[in-house]
Amino acid sequence: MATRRDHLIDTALRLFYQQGYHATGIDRILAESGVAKMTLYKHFRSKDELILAALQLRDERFRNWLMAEMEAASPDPVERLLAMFDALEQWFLGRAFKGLGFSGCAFINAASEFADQSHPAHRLAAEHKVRVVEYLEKLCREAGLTDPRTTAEQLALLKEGAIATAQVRNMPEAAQSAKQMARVLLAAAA
Amino acid sequence: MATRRDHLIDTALRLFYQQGYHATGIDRILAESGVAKMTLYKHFRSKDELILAALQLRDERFRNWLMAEMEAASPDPVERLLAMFDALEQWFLGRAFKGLGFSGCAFINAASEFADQSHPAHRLAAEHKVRVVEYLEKLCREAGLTDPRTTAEQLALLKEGAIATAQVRNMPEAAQSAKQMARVLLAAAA
DNA sequence: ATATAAACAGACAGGTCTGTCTATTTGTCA
DNA sequence: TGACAAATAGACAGACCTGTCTGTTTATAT
Repeated sequence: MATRRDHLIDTALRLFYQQGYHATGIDRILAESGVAKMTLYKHFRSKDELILAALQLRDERFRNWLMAEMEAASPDPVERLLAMFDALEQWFLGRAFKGLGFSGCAFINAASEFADQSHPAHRLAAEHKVRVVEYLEKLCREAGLTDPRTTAEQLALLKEGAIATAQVRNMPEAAQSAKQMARVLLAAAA
Repeated sequence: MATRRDHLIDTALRLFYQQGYHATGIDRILAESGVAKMTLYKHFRSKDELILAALQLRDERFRNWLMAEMEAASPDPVERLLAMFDALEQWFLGRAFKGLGFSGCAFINAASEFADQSHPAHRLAAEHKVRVVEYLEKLCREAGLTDPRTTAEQLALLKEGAIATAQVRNMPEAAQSAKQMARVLLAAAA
């Protein structure tokens, strides 16, 4: 086990993701992690700071996972872009993050619970999405597309649509639907 | 003014939408609506029932608004489908629902806060999304598309992606980005 | 072994939450 | 005017919330 602090963030991330940020109480996190309350408040000033730490961990883990999946699929940038949707499908089916299941996107959820655009959690969510689209843009540029920025934004929008559809309607097949659309768009953008 | 009950639901919908379901307390709804607590519990068994009533109202208002916008745009079914994204843009800019602003999709938000698929609020959210896609499918069929079901699902996915992008990243222009993608897909589906 | 830091359990304060109750006022209709 | 229904204010219970505090135990490191 890593440090007490890491264990706390890990448990918090799991519960916040599965149950929501407001719906998850500090006491529950402490009970499930086996950490004392004073230890929490030694490492974090408040519950909000713990939420931010959990989101930062999620950003790191999610992007590392996604990039690894895409890069393992093929050396070709276009194939890598399309592989994103296969990775999403695995995620939707609960096969991506051990012990987490699929409860939508932690960042869409955060932006929804912390609606104010200037709330730190909402800003973290926006930053996460920007980082993902920047990675997609890099691949679009490697693929020699004429407008990598626009195509990356399109693919990112497809990703968000697939996530929301999979979560609300319980439709993991949204990933392949989005992949099919991505194929058409990539063909048109070549 | 309509009945006390309607006024209560209307205020609840506004606060739930702007601040979230868990984050909004009963007392706040009562204070802003000027209704007594016992009146609430005469009409609804619990806060959860009030949430469901608010979501039902939202479903009705949102679909009526969307269909009216699309049908006012043109008599042509394909044009109507494309007009959905112009309507979304107005919504994202806060010009659609008087006094509400834009805080994402009330149903995506609900599905996120009530993650359990069997929770009544989550089910209502899924039903809302299905009703929208059924309307899109009707238009796709009127347009004589070869696979109206698939195209309707694709357009619905674009809609969800635009909503999530507009909310998390504060990017109302996601609507036009999605419209451009819809054009390509509709051309390929003719 | 001993000093120092970290984590522990658990009580506590002060606030908020939902939901219930009583007693009073308002509104409506005949 | 008088009767009946609806809505009112406000107190209350019981649970939960975040965050603080005290005193004790456990690790670590020299």
